[in-house]
Amino acid sequence: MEERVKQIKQQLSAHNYKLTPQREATVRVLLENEEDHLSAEDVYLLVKEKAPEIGLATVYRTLELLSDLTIIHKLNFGDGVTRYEFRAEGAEHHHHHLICLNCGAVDEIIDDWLGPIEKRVEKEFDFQIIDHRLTFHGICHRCKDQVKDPGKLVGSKVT
Amino acid sequence: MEERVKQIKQQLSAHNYKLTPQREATVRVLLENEEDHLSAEDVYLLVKEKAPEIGLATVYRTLELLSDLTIIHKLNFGDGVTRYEFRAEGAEHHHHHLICLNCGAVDEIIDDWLGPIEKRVEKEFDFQIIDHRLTFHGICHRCKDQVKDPGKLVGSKVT
DNA sequence: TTATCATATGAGATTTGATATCAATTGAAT
DNA sequence: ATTCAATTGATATCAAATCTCATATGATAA
Ligand SMILES: [Zn+2]
Ligand SMILES: [Zn+2]
Ligand SMILES: [Zn+2]
Ligand SMILES: [Zn+2]
Repeated sequence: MEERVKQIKQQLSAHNYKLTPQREATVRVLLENEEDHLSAEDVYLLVKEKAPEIGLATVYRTLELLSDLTIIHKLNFGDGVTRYEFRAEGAEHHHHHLICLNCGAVDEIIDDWLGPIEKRVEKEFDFQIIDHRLTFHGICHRCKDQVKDPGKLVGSKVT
Repeated sequence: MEERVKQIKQQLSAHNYKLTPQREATVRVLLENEEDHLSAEDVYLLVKEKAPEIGLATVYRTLELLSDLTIIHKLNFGDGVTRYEFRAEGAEHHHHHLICLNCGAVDEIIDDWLGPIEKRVEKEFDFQIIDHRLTFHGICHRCKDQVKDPGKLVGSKVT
């Protein structure tokens, strides 16, 4: 933890940014909830618990800054709010997500399974891939028993 | 064209909805721009050209309705606006998109290349897939010559 | 035709996520 | 201590989307 805060501090100063108390509080919240996919509002509420004087705008600015430096990653699951998570260190691409349409849980596929498909895209479409996004929407293993008609769940969801 | 309007009219009445003039105008705009990925605002402006009296709320309501009936598909490319496109007839899953980070063009991979990966997801994660979203972000073949440092393009983009 | 009634519509208000503005504060470097 | 740019917090603003509600429409029955 202290380790990673220090590392982030270095990444910031390498770009002439300081790790202010507000930024540090925000970073710590992100680290403490690394397994989740928090929205800006989520982060704001959690940061306020330890640093009540912080403003919402500062949280947004900090998230944007960490995003610019590719320390964290902005995600959009189509539910109207941007979410944030740490980038796996050294990971070139983003991992994949499994979103349950019944309970909303977000599980992850850490490995990158798209290698062969990316090769094909670059070749057949002459398209130079920088990043990708792969999300599966469906019923998670925890919900599979209580959902009878999955077809009803798709409807007007944004994908 | 008339063919497809009639077909949609039937799909609507099968669910006790009428193809009102406003809905028909909206459907025709979607059909006439099938190759694009229009936002609600785009649709609104185009519909207004032929039916100036239409209200924005009606366009939103119509798009939502067509979405509910899975006649069209709601898309989210992370740029803050929801986009709409016709669902390929009979297509269970949605096709894939190539989004150019330089010019914003959206190209399509019509075939579904995810079959093997989906099998793996269902097996390894016990996750029942209903739909998926696969988007590649990068440099399209039209832009590849004018972009020198693609790394700079990723930054804080939402994915 | 006229009355009835559920459905659909348009204008505008409201909500919500996110960004911009700007005066005040901080803090590093003289 | 002085300076000066970076940062912050409160608030205004913006845009997308939804909600409200009075009115309009259109099918049906008398
Ligand atoms: Zn679930
Ligand atoms: Zn994730
Ligand atoms: Zn391009
Ligand atoms: Zn498409």
